[in-house]
Amino acid sequence: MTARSRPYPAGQPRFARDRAATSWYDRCTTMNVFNQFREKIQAALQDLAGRQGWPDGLPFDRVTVEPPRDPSHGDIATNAAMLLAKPVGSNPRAIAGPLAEALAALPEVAAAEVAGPGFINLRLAPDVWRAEVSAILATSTAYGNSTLGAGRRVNVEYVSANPTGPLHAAHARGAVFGDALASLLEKAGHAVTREYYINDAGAQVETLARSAHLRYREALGEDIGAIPEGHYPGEYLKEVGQAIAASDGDKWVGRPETEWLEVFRSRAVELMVADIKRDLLDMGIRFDTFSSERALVEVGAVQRALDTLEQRGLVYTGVLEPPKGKVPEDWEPRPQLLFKASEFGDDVDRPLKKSDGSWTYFANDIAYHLDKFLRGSPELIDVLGADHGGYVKRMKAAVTAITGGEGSLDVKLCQLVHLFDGGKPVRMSKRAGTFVTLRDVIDAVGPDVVRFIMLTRRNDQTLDFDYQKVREQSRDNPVFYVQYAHARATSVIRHAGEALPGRDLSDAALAKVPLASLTDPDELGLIKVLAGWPRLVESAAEAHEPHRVAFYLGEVAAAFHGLWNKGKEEARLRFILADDAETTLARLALVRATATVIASGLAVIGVQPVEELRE
RNA sequence: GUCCUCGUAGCUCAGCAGGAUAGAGCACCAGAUUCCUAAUCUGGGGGUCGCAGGUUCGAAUCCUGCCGGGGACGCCA
Repeated sequence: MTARSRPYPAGQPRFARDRAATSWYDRCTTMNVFNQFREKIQAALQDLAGRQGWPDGLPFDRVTVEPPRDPSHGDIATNAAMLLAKPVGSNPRAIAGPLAEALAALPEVAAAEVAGPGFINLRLAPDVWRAEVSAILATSTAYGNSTLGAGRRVNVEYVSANPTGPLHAAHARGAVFGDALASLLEKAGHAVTREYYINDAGAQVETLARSAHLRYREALGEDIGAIPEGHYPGEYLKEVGQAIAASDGDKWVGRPETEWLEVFRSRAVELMVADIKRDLLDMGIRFDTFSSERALVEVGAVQRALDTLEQRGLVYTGVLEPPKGKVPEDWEPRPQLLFKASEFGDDVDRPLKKSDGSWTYFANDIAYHLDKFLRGSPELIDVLGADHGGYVKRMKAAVTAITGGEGSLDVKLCQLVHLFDGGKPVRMSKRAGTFVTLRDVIDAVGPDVVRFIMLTRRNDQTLDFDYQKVREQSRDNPVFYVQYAHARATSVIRHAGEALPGRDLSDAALAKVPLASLTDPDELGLIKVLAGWPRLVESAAEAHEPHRVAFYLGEVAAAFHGLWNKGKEEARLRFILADDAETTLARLALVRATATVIASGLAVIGVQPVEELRE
């Protein structure tokens, strides 16, 4: 598990569809098994409505088609009868009966029955499922691609760490989450911009400049002693000091700060950003756009954004109430420039200018979000640390206000990562300079492990990351479990090459193999899990929840390993049967389909599927 | 004090666009195990989905209020 991960290739089909007033289902043109049957059910309902004289305007678009939780209920369940009972003026069972009858007549349907409060459970003909195996092999890792996004542009901003030092372990989560979300949205048919916001305008980068100047003097041989309070102590700044010393010599020694601050700020930021980019690249994360806060301010974007708000009457000068509870010691009532955030759902109005007359971070951020919108993305997503929770309402309010309601913002908050080493917590202190860098983590376990593990929890749950555990080769380690399934599948194909010499075992060939011998419930069960991939892509993309991909891959792996284990007990169920080439080929098609779906899912997460797992 | 977020099995966590008897792994208990790739496998017990209301044919899921953990709360970013 060492190879570089790569982002999912772009190039999904893009459709310009009107999304207004259409349901989730109807925005989606992709024909996975469930969407196909939804159309068939709707057609049957139209037909039934005509024959039974139902009223017009029935909510057929609210009909859902989904796999039942309990597999013994069948393959597909629909709520149509329960949903229509009221508007039709009948009871669910009276509707369900004829509908089930109509559906049972379809060649793809093996059985249809009414159950529970009025569900219709469909059991599909095995050939419907078998055809899905061929479809997977024919589409390869593009299987699961959807047109749900209809080519709509989405801007995903993530990481955006301050350029005042190297990325540390905590940044890994937002980095992986954002990147996987971006890939997921691409797979679901969106046009995605991956963006990093460089906070190079505040007081922090001036501290960085001063700290770099100290290191610069140190590099020229001066004894600077202990790093004074108010400076960054990190060793990483020595390189910056040395670089400037090498290029500029001693020209900035003994000069007033006003002369060198600007130079040191931009040089230091430049070097820090280069560092950050390199770390990210080593995790396979690359951005389309790096936006500079300073540049935005310098071209007057902040002023322009606030002018826009002012024209809409959303800016005024006023005095804020002191915050309840913990009041800052130096609090004093003061008139300041405020944005009417409270008109857009925020609790209070928010300041736009600091006491020294410069813009607040929030003011700059308004301009920045407007900039993202004006560059063509009506849908904005910010991936932030959970400590920014208090910032969400005001930023959403600002986006609504500044875009005149045409832009939308979703903020995904990532909770903390707790590092452990063999069960012992790894203590980190920024002040003492003992924080663990992202580089440390990558060097220790590799990018693929970092990426996968970061998605084994919902983004809003804290996550434990144990150096030892994530490298274990056991069932407990989800990275291993999924990778092993893929490696195992590859191994089967390798063995099959020996058992069936001269046979074409390429995916293209396997896609055309007859599959009628796939009859075991566990074989069909595995196919059903695989056939759920397109549906999962769509729901995970819609919810902006890439962790679902990681959990889904665990299910695929479990179903595959289960089948494998069954072959241990019953030799007839092994993938390779020396005396039965046809069954073997059908099973190899299933094995390759499994590997393909795993690879397709890992591509979203940005993890390279491995061919074998030998150490 | 206000806002955000989480609360599901002993533990760690899933739970899909609201669906039927709420799931997985670990741990625990009972069995199997010279196996196509080795990093075991099969079965079993375990739950007032924090509490109380509401919406709905139907709620772990949506809404409101409490309780508990975490986070945030002008001039940090």
